[in-house]
Amino acid sequence: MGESRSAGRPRSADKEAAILRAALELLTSQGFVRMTLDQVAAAAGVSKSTIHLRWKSKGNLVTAALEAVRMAEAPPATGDTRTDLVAVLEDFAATVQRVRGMALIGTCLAEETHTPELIALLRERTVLPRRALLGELLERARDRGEIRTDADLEEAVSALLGPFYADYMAGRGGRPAWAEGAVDLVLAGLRPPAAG
Amino acid sequence: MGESRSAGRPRSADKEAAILRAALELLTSQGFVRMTLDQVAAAAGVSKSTIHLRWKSKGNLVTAALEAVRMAEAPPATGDTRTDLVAVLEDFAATVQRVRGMALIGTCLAEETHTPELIALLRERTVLPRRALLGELLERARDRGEIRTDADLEEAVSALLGPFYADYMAGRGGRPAWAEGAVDLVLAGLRPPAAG
Amino acid sequence: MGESRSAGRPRSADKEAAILRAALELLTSQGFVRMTLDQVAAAAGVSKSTIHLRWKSKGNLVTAALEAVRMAEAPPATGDTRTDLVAVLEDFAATVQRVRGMALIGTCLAEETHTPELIALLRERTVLPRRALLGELLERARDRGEIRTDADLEEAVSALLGPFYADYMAGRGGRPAWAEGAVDLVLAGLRPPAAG
Amino acid sequence: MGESRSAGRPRSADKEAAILRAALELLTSQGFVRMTLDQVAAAAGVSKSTIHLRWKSKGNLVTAALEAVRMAEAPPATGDTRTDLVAVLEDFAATVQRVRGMALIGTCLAEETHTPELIALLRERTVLPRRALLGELLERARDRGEIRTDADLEEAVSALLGPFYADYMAGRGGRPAWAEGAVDLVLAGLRPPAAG
DNA sequence: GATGAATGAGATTTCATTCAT
DNA sequence: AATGAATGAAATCTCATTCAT
Repeated sequence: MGESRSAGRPRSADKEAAILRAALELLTSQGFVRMTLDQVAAAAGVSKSTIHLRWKSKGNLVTAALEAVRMAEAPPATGDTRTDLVAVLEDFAATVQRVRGMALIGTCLAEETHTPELIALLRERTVLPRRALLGELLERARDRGEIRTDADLEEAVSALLGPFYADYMAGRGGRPAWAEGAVDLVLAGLRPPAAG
Repeated sequence: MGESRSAGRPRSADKEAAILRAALELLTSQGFVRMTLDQVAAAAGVSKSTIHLRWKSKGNLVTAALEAVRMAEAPPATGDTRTDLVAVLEDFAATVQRVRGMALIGTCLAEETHTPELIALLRERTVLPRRALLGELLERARDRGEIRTDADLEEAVSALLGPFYADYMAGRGGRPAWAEGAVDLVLAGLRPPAAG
Repeated sequence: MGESRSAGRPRSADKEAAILRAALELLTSQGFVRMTLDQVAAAAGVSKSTIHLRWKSKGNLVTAALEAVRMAEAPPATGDTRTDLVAVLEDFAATVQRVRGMALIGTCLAEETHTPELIALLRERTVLPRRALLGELLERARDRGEIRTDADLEEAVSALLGPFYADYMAGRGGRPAWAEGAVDLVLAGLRPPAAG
Repeated sequence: MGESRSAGRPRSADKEAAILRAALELLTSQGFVRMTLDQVAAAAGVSKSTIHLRWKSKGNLVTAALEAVRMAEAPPATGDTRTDLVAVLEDFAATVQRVRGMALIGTCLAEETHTPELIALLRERTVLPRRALLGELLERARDRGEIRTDADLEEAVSALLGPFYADYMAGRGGRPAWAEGAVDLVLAGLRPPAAG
């Protein structure tokens, strides 16, 4: 006795992980409303009740699944501004493509009215960390005098990432060299005035 | 004789318009799957059957509603590149905000697997026309020597529009002066090399 | 003036006939409940309202359609009892097969609770006339001393027609020579006792 | 350990039986298309979903209900051919009357195009077993020399059962002594030629 | 803890019938 | 007379959630 774990059989951590994985996968492929708990249960190899045992509602489950989403490891920095910015942007694009990220983003946007947690989580776990990464690289570049000292770095970050979304909306997603193009434009646009 | 009207009671154009309006409104606020024909019927003040009389399925109705979506009149051009580009971008942002456009875009993205027509229509009716507008302004600027002759104008268009999406994703939607910032960056980044 | 026909455009007799024909056809192929007025209207080349203009309800229409059903012309009698009985039975079987009669009979039986007129009409227009025909032939045979004077002729008629139904129910419909078999059995069974 | 029952709450056998009973009852009284799952659920005292849990569709349910239909125990044989044949026929007629069998048969016939399983099941479960019973009795009679050795026994079975259907179609269903009449006719018709 | 049964609240779609032209 | 529009009342099937074992 004297043990502190709660009584009874402990919940299987494996099942929990399988459920979350299945939920995220289905959230992406089906969207929030189309995704059914039956599908999740079948994909995770558990019963529907097992899901409800851990999360009170479908919304809670999906929120939990999104909480598990995280920006992957940042690509290693080389010290060269252009190279490093391009690397982060390409990693971003590759990730979005790999996990059908635009569908996931779409679902979160579509549900913003009903379940604002979704887009909030996506922001917190993926968007903002990546922006921070880009921001740091730009800050370093500014400190080195590669870009103007009065540049609005947040605005610059949006200028780096934005073309990806705009391309996708135009049906030009996956355009080669988009990252180089974006980085070059931003660096050129923010180049400090030639010293006098 | 000489009758050209078809026989029987004519279809009410009012009802048709009301249905399409209600469908678009609900598509935006609820998303495709959550939106129900009951809601549409109630909002339009018609019976569900009246909807089915005109469109065979929910998908058809939504497609028709999106077909009615159209980029509004372009803002009048002044001839000044910066002013005109900013005007188009601000009109774009205002429209998106007014019709809760990001939710609509989200729905279309989320449904891309099940109903690819949605995002396709959105592209055709709103995204591409606006890109064409921006492209023409940039072309004019290039002809005037305001931007480099070798600039990739499509890429530039994405650079103009992109920050709007990136800001929204970062939770910075509606940032003041975003349009000016985007235009200035692009114009600066594409400025022709100083003649020497 | 002075004319007795009611005022206004007279109803088209062609349309009326086309509707009844289509209704009977669909009643047979779909059954009463599955048959829709839309189908009837389309098949008859008229509008649904034109149907309602003439018959108050679906039941009325179907009843009218069944009223038009009639046993075809009786095959000409040769005077030979066996030959004539067989001819009537084979004509019966051929008719049933031609118009998918068992499906029609099935519908009328199935609807007996809701619309007893259907089976009643079928009886009156097809079953009873044919039975009368067979009855007359048997009567003639009895008068000639070919069958017993105390034979119950109605019972004999059922014995002639019955095997057709029983075969169908057993999945043996269309068995060759069924009519000869039935006639021979009845004639043998009812043969008068050999005179002393 | 050693547990053989499957996990979870066991499916209620009572409910299952009640649903099937209600379905058969309603199939008979309403016909296939008119019968609704709401009616079945209400009559069985379960929710509609409980029905769908067990049978994927209305068609499946009805098929299952018909599969449960079975010819009742055969009446005990006395050894006397006439008595035993009459007993089987009267049991047949009583059963049909008790369960409003002609309506059920009508539904199955009417649905033959859309759901051929129905009439097939009826054949397999009720028609053919009873025919087999009658066939055996006739075979025994033939072996005893009570009927001709060259008699077609299947044809004879149809001659025994057929009058029931023919009577019903003529509106003479339930005619007293129909069974005796049919048996006597068949036995007389098939009597072996007097030995010389 | 885990499972499968059971359910109530819809959602889409169909259809006989009534209205307006 | 004839047509097409409009409708109300279902009917089948789905799904998140709760119960019983």
